[in-house]
Amino acid sequence: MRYYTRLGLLKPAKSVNGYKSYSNKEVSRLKFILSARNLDFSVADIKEIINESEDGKSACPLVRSLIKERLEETEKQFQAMLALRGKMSSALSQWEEMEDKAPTANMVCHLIENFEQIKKA
Amino acid sequence: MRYYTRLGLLKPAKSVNGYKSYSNKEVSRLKFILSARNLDFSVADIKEIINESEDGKSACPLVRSLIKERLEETEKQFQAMLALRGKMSSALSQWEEMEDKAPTANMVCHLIENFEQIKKA
DNA sequence: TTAGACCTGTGTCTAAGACACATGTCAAGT
DNA sequence: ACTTGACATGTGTCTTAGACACAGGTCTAA
Repeated sequence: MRYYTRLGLLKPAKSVNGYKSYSNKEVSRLKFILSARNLDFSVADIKEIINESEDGKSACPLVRSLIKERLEETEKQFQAMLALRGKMSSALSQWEEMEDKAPTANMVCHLIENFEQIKKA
Repeated sequence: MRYYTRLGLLKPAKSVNGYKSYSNKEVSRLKFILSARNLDFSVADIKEIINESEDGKSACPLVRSLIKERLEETEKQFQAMLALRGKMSSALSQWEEMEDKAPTANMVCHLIENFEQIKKA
């Protein structure tokens, strides 16, 4: 992707004509980036990881700690989506059985305005 | 929020001094917007719904059809997150037991580069 | 030689706000 | 009356991770 090149994650050497030349290194780096993106590392994370490894250090500890963070975030979002999904499907089924109403000065749509999640006791 | 005002969803009358005056209508409209956002309607959806209701029509059919769409999207994202979560936690536990390795010319971090999701048979 | 197919970097767009900023206005204290 | 500090205003920029477009350069085949 040109995007990664723009960010400086890839630095392809230009051949004489101006076209990019993709060395083995660039190719494997791109693969690395894509693998990392697949695991939900952010581009900033990846930058950090690459920097670490360019200093000759092992990036593994950093990688472990980052995945822990990202996993927690994902878990939170997952729970949020779970709740949202429940709320939405509850709304959908409620609304199927409610009649239409015309809007009023203070109400755009009663379906939404009067929707209350049925609490799970 | 000033954001909604910027988008023209709220049109508060300015009082003489330049401060906004929030009529009942504006207040209830803001509440409507927030309720709709809670149900994962996009701001564009909300705009559409409001337009419909400003024409005097009942927005209910539109609302029902939109929530259906949004719910399907949410379901997809939910499944994606479920898979992602599994992948990430699998990576995490795998990596806990693997040793650090220094980077090489073609490898940034072997944890990521060699990670393969264990397929569920 | 030239047409068409490819490549280049760069600029703008996305969603839903968050944050900052210069300016404007108010109430209270001196 | 004047000033200070606390709020309000609209507007501009920033965020993510790219997608798309565009003007221009370069290659290959006819």
